[in-house]
Amino acid sequence: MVTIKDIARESGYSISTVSRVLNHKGDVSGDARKKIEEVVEQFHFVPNNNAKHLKQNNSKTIGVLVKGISNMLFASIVEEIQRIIAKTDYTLVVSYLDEDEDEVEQAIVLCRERKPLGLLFLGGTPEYFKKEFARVGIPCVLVTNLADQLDFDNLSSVATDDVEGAHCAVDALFDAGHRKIGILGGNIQKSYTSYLRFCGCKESFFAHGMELDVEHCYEKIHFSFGSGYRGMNRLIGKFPDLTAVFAMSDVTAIGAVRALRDRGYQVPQDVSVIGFDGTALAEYYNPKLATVRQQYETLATRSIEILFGQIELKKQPIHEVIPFELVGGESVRVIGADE
Amino acid sequence: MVTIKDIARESGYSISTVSRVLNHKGDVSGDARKKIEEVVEQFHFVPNNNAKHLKQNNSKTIGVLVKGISNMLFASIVEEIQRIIAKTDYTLVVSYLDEDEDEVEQAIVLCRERKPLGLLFLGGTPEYFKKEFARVGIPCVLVTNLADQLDFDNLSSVATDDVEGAHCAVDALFDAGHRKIGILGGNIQKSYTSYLRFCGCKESFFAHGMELDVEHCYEKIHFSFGSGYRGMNRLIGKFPDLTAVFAMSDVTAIGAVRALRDRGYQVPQDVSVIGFDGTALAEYYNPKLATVRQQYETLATRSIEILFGQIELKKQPIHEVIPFELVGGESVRVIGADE
DNA sequence: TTGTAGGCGTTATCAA
DNA sequence: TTGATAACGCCTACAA
Repeated sequence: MVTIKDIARESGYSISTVSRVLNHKGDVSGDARKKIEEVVEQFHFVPNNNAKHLKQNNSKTIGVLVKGISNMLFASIVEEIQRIIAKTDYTLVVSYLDEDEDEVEQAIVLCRERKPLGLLFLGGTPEYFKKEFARVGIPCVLVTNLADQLDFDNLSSVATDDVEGAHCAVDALFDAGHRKIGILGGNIQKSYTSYLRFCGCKESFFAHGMELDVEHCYEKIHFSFGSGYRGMNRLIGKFPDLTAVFAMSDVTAIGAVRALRDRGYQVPQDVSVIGFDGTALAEYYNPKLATVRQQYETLATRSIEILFGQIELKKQPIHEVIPFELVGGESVRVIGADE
Repeated sequence: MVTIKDIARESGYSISTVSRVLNHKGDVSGDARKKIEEVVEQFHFVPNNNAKHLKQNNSKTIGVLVKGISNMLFASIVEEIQRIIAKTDYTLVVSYLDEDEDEVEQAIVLCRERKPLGLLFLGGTPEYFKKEFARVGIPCVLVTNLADQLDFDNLSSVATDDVEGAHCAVDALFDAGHRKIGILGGNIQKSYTSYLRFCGCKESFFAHGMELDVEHCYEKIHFSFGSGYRGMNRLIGKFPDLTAVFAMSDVTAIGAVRALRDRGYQVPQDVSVIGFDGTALAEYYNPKLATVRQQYETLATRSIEILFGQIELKKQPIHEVIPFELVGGESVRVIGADE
């Protein structure tokens, strides 16, 4: 393996000079730079980041911890973040973890190893934050979940109002004349997001003079096509006369639509479906999926603005709610409006 | 930051002893182990991987380089690989890179830093391999692209037969009675996969006594919903009387279907569409998308088997073709079969 | 402008 | 069963 030492020996200069040209530091003569770059090229030298990061203590780095590798909303946000950071002199390091892994633990590891100036959490479990977040000493923003009841002086948050969003989605079903509404959502004990959206559902039911009977109306699913499909089958099994379904994510909704069609129901003629997230999927699906669109561009932009506010201007943490948009789509039928 | 030194001081033992219990090496007294584990717990000590990897030269690690973060087929393969590796005592390190980045360069960095015993490439550009792959000294498998014309003695490959798959897809359209067939595919100069699938198309046209007129029938797209949508619009603009389309990926196909519907065409009544890959998307779409299904489970299983064959049994590289399946779906109309 | 030398946190070799 | 100590490859005062 070729190291900086080899380059030094081969080029006739010292290790420090080589290091200087590698890191584009000043104070190097043109001759030295040229010669060293030649040798680097010739020997295909690639610096060892382990050694580099072990030594370096201030890297202009922002870390992003993404929970759930196949979450299309997060993918869109990450892309957006990448685009923004590319214009600055910061470096982005993105680290993906599974749904059930501890993001705070990962954050601590990331901090040890890369010494980032700030951290962005895409998705997160309040429980994990309560447990260990105090040990993360740098500015952080929790994106997609509100952290206002988590009282840390280095943690901001930017999120869509899940309660209001779900409320609005279910309202849309009520407004279209539906009364027998089923819900497909996550485990409200474990997924805080699911819990909030569930609360929104309850509110909407209540506002329409109804009570949400969990046993009857709610079916627990994971956020995937297959789980939406199976969940919908279970739901219609126990609630056969439902006329509308709110699914807590677009993928789930699409799984549900497929299940309905496979059972001979038309969407939206027989059963209406509304989703959540507003990813490209919803727009390209057939029928176009009604959904609650999270503004991923704004989520991305604001998280970074807030993070930089904390890092560079030493601002206090903010907890910001980003408006959602109800997207009509073609998957909800207005009862009584058939001509 | 708490380091192994702090643990040593705090526990009253030496650095080496601490290191031993951290790495579960033998030759440590129960007392020492217990005391040290206590202190580690109390101080929330987390080892620094930079230091660890800098020092260590043999890690039972397999590296996976995934090209294209939002490629659903690759996501499925990675999941499968993860499942398989979890059962062994190897560790997996997955590294995602953009479509246009140099995977071989990344591989070299990965090798320096993690010293993996083997590498899996999900997707790859032959050009990059020709340029620098000689410098990667460990067993590798290129998954999803055949590397039989790349003559390296440490590079195997496992792939679906892209030529045959595309041939088959277009055959399916011809067999259904279509003659005016458009194609949505990648840049055949840059994407080798697209090139191969393009060749398959040409073969099928030829076998049916026709010539593929690129100017007229082929439209260049990226593999995304939006690009499929726009590509379809361009294609129908210059080829308005087409009756069928082969899209080189499922996402492209779905974008195309949406474009067709937005222009008032029914799928499959007016225009038939067939995709490629056979991801969950195709199965849940409306209409169910006809597609060429790549057996991602087999691709995953065989790549690992072959990699382990090279690593542990010092076997010679293999270039293996995995059969595909033509999936009927509901998006292709048989001309003349309307009752 | 360039070079010397010390140290980042860890593992591993060798004595004790 | 333990403990010094020398690396690993790189960066960076500090000296020259």
